[in-house]
Amino acid sequence: MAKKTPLVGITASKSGDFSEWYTQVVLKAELADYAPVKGLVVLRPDGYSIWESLRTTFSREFARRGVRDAFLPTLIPESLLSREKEHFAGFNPEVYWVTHSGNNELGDRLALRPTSETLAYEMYSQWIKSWRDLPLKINFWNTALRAEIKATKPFLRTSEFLWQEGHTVHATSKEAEDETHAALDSYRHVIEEELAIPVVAGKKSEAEKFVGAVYTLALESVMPDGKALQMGTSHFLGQNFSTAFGIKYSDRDNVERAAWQTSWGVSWRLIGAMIMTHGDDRGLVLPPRVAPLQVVIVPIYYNDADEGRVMAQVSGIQDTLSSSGIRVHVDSRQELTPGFKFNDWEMRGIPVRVEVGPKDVDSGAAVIVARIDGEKTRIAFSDIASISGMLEEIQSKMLARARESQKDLTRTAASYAELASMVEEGGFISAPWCGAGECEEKIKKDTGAEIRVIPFEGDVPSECIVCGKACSHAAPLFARGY
RNA sequence: GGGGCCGUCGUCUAGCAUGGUAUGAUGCUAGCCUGGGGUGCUAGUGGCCGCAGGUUCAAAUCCUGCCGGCCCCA
Repeated sequence: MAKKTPLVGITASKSGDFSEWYTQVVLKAELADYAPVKGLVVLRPDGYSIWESLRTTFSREFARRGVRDAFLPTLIPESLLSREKEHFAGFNPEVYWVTHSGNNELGDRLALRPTSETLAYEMYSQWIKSWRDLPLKINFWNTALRAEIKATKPFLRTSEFLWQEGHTVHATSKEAEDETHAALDSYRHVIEEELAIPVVAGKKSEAEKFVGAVYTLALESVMPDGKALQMGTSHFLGQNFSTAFGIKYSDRDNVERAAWQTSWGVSWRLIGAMIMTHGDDRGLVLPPRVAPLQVVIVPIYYNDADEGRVMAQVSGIQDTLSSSGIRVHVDSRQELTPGFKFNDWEMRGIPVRVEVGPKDVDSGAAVIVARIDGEKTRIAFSDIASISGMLEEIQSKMLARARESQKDLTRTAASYAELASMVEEGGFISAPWCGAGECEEKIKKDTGAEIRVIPFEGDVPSECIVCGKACSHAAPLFARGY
C-alpha cells in the first residue's frame, strides 16, 4: 500500500535536501520563525525553552569557576568601539549604526554591539584599581548584532543572535591562560552532556583567530552534511585590550601593571547544531536534558466509559512522572486522532511517548515509544517511574550515536590531491601542516577548506602536506564551514 | 563578491504568455461520524494577489524601484 503523501510535517529528506530539511524542521517544530526584517528571526517558546535550559546549565558551570552573570547595554559609541584598531577593523564591515535620536542627528554614531569587549573593558578600567580587585570574572547574557548579507538561516546565520560573552581579568598571564582553557572545558562539558554533540577541542590558526586576541581556542563539530560548525570559542587576549583600555592595577609592590584578559562565548548556533546532529526525516529529535517536554502521554479511547478509566490511569502516570521531576504533558486534544498526535510529537522531537488506551488499562501496562529509534516497549503502570532511567539512556545513546557519525565524517588525507578531493566530499579532513600562513592560504584558495581547529591531542606529523616542511603541532582538521 | 529562481487566504497552489477583481486542496470554526500511525461527511470561515510607484477605461497579470525568501559559483 502506497503511503499517502503527508500534507503536513517534514516533506524534505535530511539526506536528500539538507538545507530545506533544516528550515522545515525549525519552522514546523515551532522553534523559530522569520521576522519582518531580513536576517532576523523570532525565537518561539519551544526554541526559547531550549535556550533557557542551556543558559541555566552554562551559568551554573561558569559559577563553579567564580564567574557571575551581569548585563551590558546594546549601544556603544564609535569612539569606544574603535579604540582597539585591529578589533575595530575586523568588525566594522558588519556593524549597524544608530545615527538618529528621534528626529535629531547624533553627533557621534552609536554602534549596535557586534560584541562587547570595548564596552565591558571601558567599565572594567574604572572598576579595577588594585590587585585585590582581581580576578574579575563576569559573564553577560545578551544579543549581538552583525549585518549579514547571506541568506538567513535560523540559529546559524542571523544578523542578531543570542549568546553569552564571558570577560575575565587577571593579574598574571598564566592565570588568564588557565581561565581560557577552563572556559573551553566548561563548554565541552555542557555541549556533550546536555546537547549530546561531540566536539573537537583545540586552537585556531593565526588566520582564524579572534581579531584582537593573542590566540583563540575553539570547539568544532562536523555536521551530517559534512560542513564544520564552530561550537564555542575562548580567547586569550593577553594585554592587547588592557593596554588600549587602561585596565591597570597596582600590584602588591605598588607597581602599576596592565592586566591579563580572556573572553569566551557560545551562541544559539548550538541549537542549530543540535537540530542538524540529531534530527531525522520525521523532524526534530531532542536530547532529553534540554527538551521542553520529555514525555508526552497520548490517551486513546472510544467512548465515555473508556475515557473515564483511561484518563484516570493517565492522570496517575502524569503525577508519578511529574513527581520524579520529569517534564510531562498529556495531549488531551479531542479533535485529533492518536495517529496525528504521534506524528505531531515526533516532528517536535519529544524524547518519549506514552500511549494509554483501554487495552493498556486492561493489561496494566502502557506502550512506550522512544523518539530516537521508534522502538516500542511496554512498561507496567507500577513501574512507570523507570522512564526516568530510560531518558538517561536515550541521552547517552544520542551522544554515542553522534560520536560514531563524527568519526565516520573524519578522515586523514595522505596527499595534497587526496586532501582536495576529500574536502570536496565533505567532513573533517586531518592533514599535516607546518604552521605557515602561505600553506594554509593555498589550501583555502585551492579547495575552499579552512583550518577549523588544531586539536590539542594527536601526534605531531613530520611533513606539511603542502610544502613538506616540519610540523610542530598535531595535524589540523580542515573543512568547509558554516 | 558574481549569477540565477521565487513571493497569490494560516499552509501548499491554479490563474500571469494573450490585462476585465482569484481556483482547488489543506487548515480553522460548528455538528455528526470516528479513534492503537497524519479519519469520513455536511455547512461555514478565511485573500490591501509582498510593498510603492508607473502604463491603462481597467493590473495578481505589463514596466520600474524596493522589501523578503531560496539556490548556485567564488
